[in-house]
Amino acid sequence: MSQRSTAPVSLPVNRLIAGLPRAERNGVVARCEPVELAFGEVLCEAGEPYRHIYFPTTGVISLVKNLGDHQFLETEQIGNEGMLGATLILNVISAPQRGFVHGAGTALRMTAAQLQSSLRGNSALLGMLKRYLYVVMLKLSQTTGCNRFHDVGERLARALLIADDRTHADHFHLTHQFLAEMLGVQRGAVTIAAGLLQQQKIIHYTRGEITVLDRDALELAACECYRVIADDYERLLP
Amino acid sequence: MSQRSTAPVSLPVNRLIAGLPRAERNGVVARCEPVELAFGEVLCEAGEPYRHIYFPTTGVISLVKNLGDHQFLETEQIGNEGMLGATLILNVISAPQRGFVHGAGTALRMTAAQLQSSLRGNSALLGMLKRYLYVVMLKLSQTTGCNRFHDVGERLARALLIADDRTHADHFHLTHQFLAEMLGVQRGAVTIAAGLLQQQKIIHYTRGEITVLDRDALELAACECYRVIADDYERLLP
DNA sequence: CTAATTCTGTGGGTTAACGAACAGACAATC
DNA sequence: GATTGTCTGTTCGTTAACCCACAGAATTAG
Repeated sequence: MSQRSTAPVSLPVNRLIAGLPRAERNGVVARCEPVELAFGEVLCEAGEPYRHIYFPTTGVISLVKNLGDHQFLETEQIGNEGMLGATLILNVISAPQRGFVHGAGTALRMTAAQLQSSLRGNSALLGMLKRYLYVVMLKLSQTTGCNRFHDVGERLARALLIADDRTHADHFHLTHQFLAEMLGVQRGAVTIAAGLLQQQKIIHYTRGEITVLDRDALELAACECYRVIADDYERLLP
Repeated sequence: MSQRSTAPVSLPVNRLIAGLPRAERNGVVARCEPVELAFGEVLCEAGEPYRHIYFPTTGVISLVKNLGDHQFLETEQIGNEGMLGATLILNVISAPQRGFVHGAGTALRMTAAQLQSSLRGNSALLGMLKRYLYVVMLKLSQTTGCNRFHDVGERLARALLIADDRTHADHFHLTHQFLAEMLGVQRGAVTIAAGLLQQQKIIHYTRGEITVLDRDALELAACECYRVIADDYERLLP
């Protein structure tokens, strides 16, 4: 069984920032503005310049790719382990995808210009963002294969694990409909897959309120992609 | 109808290098060593440091992701529009995936250390590689959705267009088996999809020798992902 | 020339997921 | 308390692709 639910609750900090040396960390935090993220709020639009970049502390941001014909697919989920706007270090000012708040909470934010000035003379921050961007790339290519080869059940379990990680709680709000859109499958398929997980007492849910009962079993039900990506992250951003 | 087959053959140069200002370009080329790429040669292995980085001129390199259980999936194809090893600008010395030669030809190569020294004082090169890396990320997230939503026929057509671009010839060698592995589908599915394209006189093939007869029709048969990615490239790396 | 190998065509049975619809259960609102 | 909206369970026909297997054709090797 996982220890997480009994361990002390981690402080609402962003791990990328927390990993910086104290002096540089203070410099970054000083430039940031704490904000509330409201569910559904759109933080960036595909192809448009970032208004702000965000370091979530308790909120969760979803990046979704528009594939025409009203089809959307979540390509990335950003919690306190990451940031929105890392591609700015590639000198590209526009966002690659739409990003919206999918779990309400808090974040630190700054403008693109403030990030640029934070990066000057802060090589630790730049190094951190470079490694983070590399992890994002690894994640994208893993997901490419995951979407191709793994079935709805495995991918649902993986999505729930990620949600669990991001929200730092074994309980969160996600309807079948919402999960279906994240995974790019139809709602009925999620109902069936989630029903199986519930039968096995791995999760419990009613009307969007999902509780993870047995995290280890959930990891077994998920495809290996979850572990691969989690390991990549730990390896490159310890 | 496409003009490409009647237009003058483009010189065997790498477009990333060709896009640099003359002085910086000469500096980069001076550090490079021209090499032949032999079919099947493995140029980098997932997780291991790059021995060299490559700027293909006429050769084509394939990046494949291992998804366990002997399942592989091509995540990227690199021709003279790109390079192998761009992630080095993120200070990560190991390659994210296996890379092997999939179309024999020529390339310019240098060691990782030589690239680092080329980058010092060559801001045009760094800027170019940053934009290239951004395009690669866009491509990965597009492919994520493509693998999820588009059928074998569309994805086959897209793969053929890419092969056509990369080889700069309307004729190249790819067996059904090989295409199946690239697309992550079974061989029979490729035979059926390719047979349809041949019936429509869009392509012609015998025993792996594929000729594109009607490139415009091939674009119509492909999913929009081909065009989206081609446009991203042109927009960011003109 | 013969044998072996590679490439392609094709078959049939199986499965996961689609698309679309409907009904019941619960929640919110007034 | 009645109405409306949301969430979930379930159905049924359809489809794309799977898995596996075999056969013919073309090419290469002995």
